[in-house]
Amino acid sequence: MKKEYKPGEIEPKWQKKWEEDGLYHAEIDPDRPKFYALTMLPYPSGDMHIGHWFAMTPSDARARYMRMKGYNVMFPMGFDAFGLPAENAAIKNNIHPKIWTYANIDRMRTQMKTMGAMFDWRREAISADPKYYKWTQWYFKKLFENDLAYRKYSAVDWCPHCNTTLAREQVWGEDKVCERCGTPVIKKELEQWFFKTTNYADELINYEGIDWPERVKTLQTNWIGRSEGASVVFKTEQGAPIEVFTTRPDTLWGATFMVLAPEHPLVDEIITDEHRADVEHYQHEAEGQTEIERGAVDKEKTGIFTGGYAINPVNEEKIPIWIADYVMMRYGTGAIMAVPAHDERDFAFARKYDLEVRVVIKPEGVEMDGATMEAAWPGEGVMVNSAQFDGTPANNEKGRKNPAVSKVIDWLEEKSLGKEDVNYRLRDWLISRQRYWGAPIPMIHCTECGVVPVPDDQLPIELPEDVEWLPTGESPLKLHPTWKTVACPNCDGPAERDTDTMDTFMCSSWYPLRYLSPDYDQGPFDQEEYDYWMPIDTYTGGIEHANMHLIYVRFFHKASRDMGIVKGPEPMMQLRNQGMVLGEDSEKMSKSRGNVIAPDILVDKYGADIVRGYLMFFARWNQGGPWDSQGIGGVARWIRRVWTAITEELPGTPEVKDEVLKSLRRKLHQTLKSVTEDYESFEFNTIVASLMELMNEMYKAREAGAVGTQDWKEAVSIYIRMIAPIAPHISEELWEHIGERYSVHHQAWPEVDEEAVIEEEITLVVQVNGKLRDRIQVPAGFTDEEAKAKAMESEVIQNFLDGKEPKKVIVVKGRLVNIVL
RNA sequence: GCCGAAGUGGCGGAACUGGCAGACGCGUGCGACUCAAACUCGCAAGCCCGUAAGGGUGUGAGGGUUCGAUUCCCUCCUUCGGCACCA
Repeated sequence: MKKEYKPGEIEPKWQKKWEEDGLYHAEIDPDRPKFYALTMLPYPSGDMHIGHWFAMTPSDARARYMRMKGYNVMFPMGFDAFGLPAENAAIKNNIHPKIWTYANIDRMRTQMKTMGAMFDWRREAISADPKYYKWTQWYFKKLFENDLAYRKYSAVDWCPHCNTTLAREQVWGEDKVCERCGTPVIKKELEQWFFKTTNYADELINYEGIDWPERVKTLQTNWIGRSEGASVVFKTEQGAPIEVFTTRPDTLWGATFMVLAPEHPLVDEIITDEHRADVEHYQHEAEGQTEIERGAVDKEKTGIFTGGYAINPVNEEKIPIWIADYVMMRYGTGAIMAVPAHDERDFAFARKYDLEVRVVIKPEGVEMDGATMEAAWPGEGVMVNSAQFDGTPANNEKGRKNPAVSKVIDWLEEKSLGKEDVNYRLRDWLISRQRYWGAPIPMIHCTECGVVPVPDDQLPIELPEDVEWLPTGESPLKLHPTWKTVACPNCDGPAERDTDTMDTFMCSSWYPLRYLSPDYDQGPFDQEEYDYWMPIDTYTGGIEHANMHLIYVRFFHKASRDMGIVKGPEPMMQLRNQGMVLGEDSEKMSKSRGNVIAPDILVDKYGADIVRGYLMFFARWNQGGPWDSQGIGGVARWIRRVWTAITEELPGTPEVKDEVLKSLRRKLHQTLKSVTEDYESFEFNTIVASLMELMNEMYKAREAGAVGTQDWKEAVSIYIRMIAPIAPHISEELWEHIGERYSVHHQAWPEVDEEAVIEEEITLVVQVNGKLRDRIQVPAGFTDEEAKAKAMESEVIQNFLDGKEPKKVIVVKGRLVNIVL
């Protein structure tokens, strides 16, 4: 009797049953260890993409594995539903962002259900839902009340295409382009809301206790960019202080001029009348440049003398003050001491404008003259021309690890000329967005009282639905006739709402907490759920978020901890990144290239189990790679073979031999062992490979008459359980077929029989001078002496020996004998 | 320029802690089944020489350590990712 494998029938059947039975509901159970498995929530762009499947199905398989290992697993799913594409669709197709977004969510949820993942849909959270963003707004207020949110007027990054400001993290690359649309950003002077991420800079570069990929930690550390050094206060001739930050206080005696950023507030004070016109002209030019022009590294340095002088505090020397666009207002204090002998940039500048170059660090055995040297010397040496510090060695270490730096800092502090200091590349997080489809910032601007938070009982501040978009791109919230007009909660006078919305990264910074209790209305989450489920045990997602979401989410957790809302140092204990699925042409999939692979079509053709299996098999998960539509046939063949081996009877097989059963059982437990290890280490491609290998063995055993034996039954039972996380539907069907009780997904992960794993006979490799010459079958437990003797006996080896006596014989237990002549 | 990751058959990739390189799969070739094709099944295969037995060679390149290196060390090349006048 032949029963065909019909994924199109069994998959919907089991999905329906699982849903009816609430098989994947995650409930608090104090008697079982919990496991919070999380994968990054998608943006509801319209259709499920093969990339979503690649991210989600291995994560699902791992969550299922953890469940079989005895953990009470929660694996929730939701939607990061605010954001620009909805608004762009609104403008283009005249459809409201809310309607567009929710239609997409419905569609994607349906598509996702065909995946057969163990998502607990009762915990679904949608960030654009007022019952969700009420708490996003509540968090904003909390940060404001705790002095972690502030409003500042400054030059910010503006995307002219998206018509909104961006956070520093959302401006990418050398060309300074918008992360979303690739348009070069421009600078705009605006008053905007910021979160004080820089307060946590030091904590954010500490990854103690969390198992995150080195790659992500490096990216974050570089992004945060901590530099150790000193701040030193110079004075103008008139006595006004100019603070500078330097990583090389040991070169203070070599400072021959100062440079201020063109927009430095002190410039106006120090220019002499004689230079005023020129300086102002220069300032004006620098201002007119885009960030890209000004930031170009290979650009020739330009600057202009202000006419003013500063006094170097270490030696009371009078040095000229210049302004130059190579000094940036946004880093440090916007002013530097220039040490041309030991800094490349200062050197280039000094040579161009004929300024003094004075050597203060002399490398060993090299004569160096400031007037003639051809390049700056940033390396190690001994301090010279530096008064009492002459002779102090300076090495290549940073900060206090450099004895010269350390000694000078101590002295500066003693003399109150400066202090040890640290600077970061990280900027505070700009969260205001001049867009409609986001969570409104819950603040009111009152002419009398200033900025006033919206009282809690008035949250959420809902988005008005009757809005219109103008071609100017201005936010509909600003243009709405009544929405922004309110009474001040403080004085009841006329006031206006903040018409900006929050960066959607704000919504996704706390979403794991909303899954705990998506309908809870007494707070962002139910404390009882929090205490049981948090922290997140495994988080998976793409590496592209290393410097955005993954920094924000850690900042958010640490700030929330300090505000008494959450506990513990980190929100996510383990992080793993998947790679990207590329098109068959090895290019990034995109509609315009026409290389997009649609999961729906694959599911129709092969069924979800095969698609899942192939996604786990076709590439290393953490690397991804180009799609190969031929390759899926191999996985399809494997799954159908599994089906056939278990459901089909094989008439007329010989009587089975003991060795067949024994080696079947050995292979079974060896496979179980390696599959278990690979689930632990996220090596999904080798899980499938070793399961294929075992199936090949099982086929042979089947033909050798193994079916019906106890060993065969054990193999089938364990096999079904091993594929359950990868192929949840076929495994459920086969589990039922062999007469076991529903559900395979309630079964415990099988135990490895270590005895069965051991090989009885091993292949001894015999080498002569490190080259493979022979292989001998020997019983396991062979002693080294016996192995050596046996190897020497071999005819092949005797030929190679040619009567000579070996110099040395190396025996590696149970593996090889190497005869050295 | 700085920081990081990676280079293994025609392709995706495997190889535990220094011990049989190329598991598993795709593709390819040959064969079985079939009137035929598809499906399915079996066999072969890194490259070079050889009808074969066999030999040589081989994990980006060069060198080193070692009885033995894809694995450890040094130098270099290539590709990808991040940062970039960061003081």
